[in-house]
Amino acid sequence: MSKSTGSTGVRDLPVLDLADCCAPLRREPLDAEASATLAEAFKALADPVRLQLLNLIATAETGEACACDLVEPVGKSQPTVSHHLKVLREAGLVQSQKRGTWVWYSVVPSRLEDLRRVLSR
Amino acid sequence: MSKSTGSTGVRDLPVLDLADCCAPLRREPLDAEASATLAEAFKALADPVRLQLLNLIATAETGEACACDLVEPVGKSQPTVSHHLKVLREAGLVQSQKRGTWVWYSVVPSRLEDLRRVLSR
DNA sequence: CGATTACATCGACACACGTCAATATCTACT
DNA sequence: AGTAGATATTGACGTGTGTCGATGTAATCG
Repeated sequence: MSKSTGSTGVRDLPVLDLADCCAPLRREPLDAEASATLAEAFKALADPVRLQLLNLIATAETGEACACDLVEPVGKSQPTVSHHLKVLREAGLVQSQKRGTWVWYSVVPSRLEDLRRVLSR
Repeated sequence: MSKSTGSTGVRDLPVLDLADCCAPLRREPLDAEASATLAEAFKALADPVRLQLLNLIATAETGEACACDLVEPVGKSQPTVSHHLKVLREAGLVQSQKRGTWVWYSVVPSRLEDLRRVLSR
């Protein structure tokens, strides 16, 4: 089961791959399987609403953002925002933690670094 | 006209944006328009075949690859490969140059750097 | 000129994806 | 318990996208 809810209550990433697929694109050959895995990660970034959400979460002063504060800024319905947050979470780009009534989202920096490394020389 | 064919015969990028939208995601706020532009760029990377093509072109010893050598490795039909190369080109990630019978593709490093910077801290 | 090869474009199809209204689930509070 | 608020899930709908066969276009060669 990927979305573990441990003692901390943090729902985290499926942890599919880390440095597995992620050699720099311009360095080493990329087989079909690795390219599929990588494409999944970039798909999560390939939507304007998700980029806005990621931006809102990442620029939050405390490092995390309440889901309740993410609906209005992006101008989409609550289910749509919830859907996009799920995509970001399953891509390992963000983490979510339920505290009481609210769910707090924070970015997973290592994941962004992985993708950054893929694009490096 | 975006795809200029100048004296060099190089078909290059639509040049939509460069450092326009591209402040680090975790630094500055991202408006709707910028997020749409950025999403377009990531969409080009969000496909396994395109990642393989980009990889094949980038890892070519001379820095450029003939389209004729890209069909067999990815295991797709010639029209499909041609389509994906077009997407990469219109995203500004690769350049193409027709020399005689063949078309040669090369990566546009600055474009990858732009995306890399967006993901930086 | 006619034939051949390389690449792009077109048309069609199946499937994936973004979106929302309605509903379910869970928590807090009275 | 009952109500209210926050979030997730479901179901449906329209649009976008990857794929291929067929065809078009351009360049080379005999």
